[in-house]
Amino acid sequence: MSHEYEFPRAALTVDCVVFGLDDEDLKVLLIERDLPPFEGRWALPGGFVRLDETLDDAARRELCEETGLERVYLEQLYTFGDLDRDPRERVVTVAYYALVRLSDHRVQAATDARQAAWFAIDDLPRLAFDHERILAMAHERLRGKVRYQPIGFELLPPKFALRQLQHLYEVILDRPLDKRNFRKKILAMDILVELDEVETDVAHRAARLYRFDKTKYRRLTKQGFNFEI
Amino acid sequence: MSHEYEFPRAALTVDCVVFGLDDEDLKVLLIERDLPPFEGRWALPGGFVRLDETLDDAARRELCEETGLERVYLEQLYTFGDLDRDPRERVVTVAYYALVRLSDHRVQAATDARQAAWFAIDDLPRLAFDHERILAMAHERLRGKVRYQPIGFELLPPKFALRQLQHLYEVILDRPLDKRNFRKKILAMDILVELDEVETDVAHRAARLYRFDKTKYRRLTKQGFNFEI
DNA sequence: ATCATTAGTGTAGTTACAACACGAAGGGAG
DNA sequence: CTCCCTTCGTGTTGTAACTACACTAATGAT
Repeated sequence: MSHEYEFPRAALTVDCVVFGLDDEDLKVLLIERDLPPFEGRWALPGGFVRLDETLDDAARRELCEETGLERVYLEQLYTFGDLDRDPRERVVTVAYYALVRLSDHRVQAATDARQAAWFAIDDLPRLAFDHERILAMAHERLRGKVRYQPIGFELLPPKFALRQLQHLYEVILDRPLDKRNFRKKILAMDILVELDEVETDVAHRAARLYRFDKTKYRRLTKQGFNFEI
Repeated sequence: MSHEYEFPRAALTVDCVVFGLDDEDLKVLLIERDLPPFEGRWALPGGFVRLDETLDDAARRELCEETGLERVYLEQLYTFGDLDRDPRERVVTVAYYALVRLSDHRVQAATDARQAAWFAIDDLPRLAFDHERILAMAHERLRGKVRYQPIGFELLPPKFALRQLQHLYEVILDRPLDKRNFRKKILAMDILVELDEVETDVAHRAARLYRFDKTKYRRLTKQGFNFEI
């Protein structure tokens, strides 16, 4: 079945920059393309938007199809519409970025992808299309956003030690933070709940675990509270 | 001539939220639609993206065609792709916001528009499509952005008094600012040049005029300087 | 028992911020 | 010319927030 229009139309796609965090680095999820163009190259997961789904839905669907990830934090980033982004024809892509807990999710390649894999953000392969530009913008946005909104929790397990949280900020902001000042500040925000649990399986003194309290956070947000780190 | 595709495609448009500032209010430029759907309703200027122009180019072209505005500050806002935005068919729109000096630009209606007019931001008519939502997001973005980036100068004439600048911040942030503190802060940023001129045609003591120094601003930006108000 | 590693805590100096009032300049009205 | 009205332009002080910084306690590994 074919579809006719009076004027030519651009193809519309979504692409996702998926960030994850492990004990060392900030990582990004890429897929190896199994189809031309750029067959064999690494690229951001993504694909065509269908007419019966919103842009957000399309992003979630493609992410699930190509990497198996579901229920992640997802936010629109920017729309890229340069004329020569895709060698085949005019393609406009709505880019998203996602934050996932690496521990939670097992990643698997699927549709249109030979494999999916995590790459450290400062050790990336060459990417297909203009995906390097998209990824750079996503990284910048994450750095900017994490400073005044506590979205970083999306990258941590539900229960975490303050050291892990500090490490997250240090990795994303790419600068060291003072332990005592960091603790003071983050605890003063009153968005963490101290749990009656400590870390296990660590070869040293175990740290107290905390969880992020979304309810408190939302209440404070409404009061115009400032979460700057 | 008609165009055929294997899969159905959404139509792609751009819409612009144009902000202007006069002596009282923050204003928005709207056009009265001359065609269905929503004929006779006020709407954001915008239209279809052609295949031989980037999204930014499309936004500038539509803005010029429908309102006569050229060479304005323009920045992508967000892309809206809900299923029922347009009663005719699936239309995805890339929204932009623009800042213009009201004094500089004479506005005139043109293509597809009966007329173009400025509306105070808190005295708006009902709008076509989901344009109220787009406008609300643009307003929020402007408020957020003006606090840490000196984009507000785009709304002022090239030479301005500090009172005008303060008034701009007060209107956008919707709260009064202390005159002395404001002056101290903005002058300490070292992005303004004091001119050897004063206001004319005012019925009271004339204020010293300043201009924004883009070069200084860019130099400081590279040094990671903070422009928070 | 000792060692290695990380947890957890307080203070003092410095800087940034908010609050606040008045004399001087200049145009307009009489 | 004088008076009046409006806006310009300027400093200080108390308070809150930020930075820099070092040691003891806990725990697992050897």
